[in-house]
Amino acid sequence: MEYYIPDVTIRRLPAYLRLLGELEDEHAEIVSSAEMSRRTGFSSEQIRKDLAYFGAFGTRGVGYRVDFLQERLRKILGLDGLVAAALVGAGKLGQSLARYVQSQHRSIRISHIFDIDEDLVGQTLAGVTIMHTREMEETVAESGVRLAVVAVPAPEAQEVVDSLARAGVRAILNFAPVFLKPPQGVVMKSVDLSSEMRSLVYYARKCR
Amino acid sequence: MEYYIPDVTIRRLPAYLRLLGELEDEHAEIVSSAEMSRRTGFSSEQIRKDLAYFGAFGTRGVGYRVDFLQERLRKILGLDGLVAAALVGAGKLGQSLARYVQSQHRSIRISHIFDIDEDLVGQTLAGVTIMHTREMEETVAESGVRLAVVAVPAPEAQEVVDSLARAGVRAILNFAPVFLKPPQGVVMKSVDLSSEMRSLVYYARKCR
DNA sequence: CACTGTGAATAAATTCACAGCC
DNA sequence: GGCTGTGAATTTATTCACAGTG
Repeated sequence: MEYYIPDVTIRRLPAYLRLLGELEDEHAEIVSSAEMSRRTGFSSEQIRKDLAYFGAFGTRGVGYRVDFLQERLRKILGLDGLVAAALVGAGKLGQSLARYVQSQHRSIRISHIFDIDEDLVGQTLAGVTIMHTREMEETVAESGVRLAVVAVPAPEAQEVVDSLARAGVRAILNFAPVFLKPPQGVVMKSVDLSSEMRSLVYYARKCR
Repeated sequence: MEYYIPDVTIRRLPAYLRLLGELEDEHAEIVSSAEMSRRTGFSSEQIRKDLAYFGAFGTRGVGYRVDFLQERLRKILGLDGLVAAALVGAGKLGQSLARYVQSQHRSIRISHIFDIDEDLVGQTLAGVTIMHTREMEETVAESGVRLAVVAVPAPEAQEVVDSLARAGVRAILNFAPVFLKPPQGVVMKSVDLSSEMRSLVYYARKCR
């Protein structure tokens, strides 16, 4: 058991969890780090090292029990119970995200949706009634939600993020294509398809 | 000018380009690495080092010319002309992606869309007529497209990626939540919202 | 003088290599 | 014998610190 675990390790855990799901479907009971390496593309040493941060989960000479490792990783990530998440922005992207999260994640639930557009307020999206953004800070603070997805236009994003931080949110997945100052104590991950596409153009054009 | 440029550097270039766009809108003519650092969150040394891989673009004691640096970065990334990209998978996600790319990127154009569903073939999406996936390999090879976006169900993704590689595609943005073996000579970047969300749950729950 | 460009120093991440154990 | 867990070695990335220059 370690104190500080590097972010690169945390970001690989969901991949391991996905693999364990596949292995479970195949009724595999035991898996070695070599097999996990073959299937994920990560090196076996890296996988062993990542897992060892949290304890000794495997059996020397044998491997890792699929069900046990799955359970431990779920617990480590906080996916063993039900996690509530707020969604801010119910435009086209927000709507897609709401439906996607609700359908794909057994343990993550969109509990609140906020938008600044009065026409959207009161409508239902993915089983949740859209509220006005002005109610966000108080509502989120009261409900104790710690995770949020931001899908608002770029100019509004910083304000939304700051407000979410004041409401007690600890982690934010941001889709606004803008540079945001992460508030103190908040972990933020931005997803920007434009940037991903653009960096790939570099490789697409490179002659080899 | 360097031979090999690390991927971390390439992936930061689109962020610099975005900032330069903002600066252009503000009619800034010159920008220093310190100012760029303040606005992007990357350290100024890192920015200078990244840019210096490609040559000496700045003026000592002054800074970088916004328009010149923008032009150079566009050129380096390959965004100075028009880049064609193929989209495979015209389901819900594919449709959103097609519209998004066509509307957001001046220099990236979706030139071909493929799907395996006969009902979709012949329909128009974002100004492009959907073709059947069976025509993909030949069509892509003939057209010389080097960049592709894959938005097909997980079980089909590896086959699609391999086929694209044979057709000469060099860079792929993959949305299928599955482990893929990158074919020889192809740079692949996978976007998986589930994994992003799940790793954030870890931080949302952590007490600090 | 202010800011770039860059070697040198440091920190972080990965890989090696093997002891320890089932 | 085979595979985990882990220090040591290596590689990669970042930061420092300053010489060079308009």
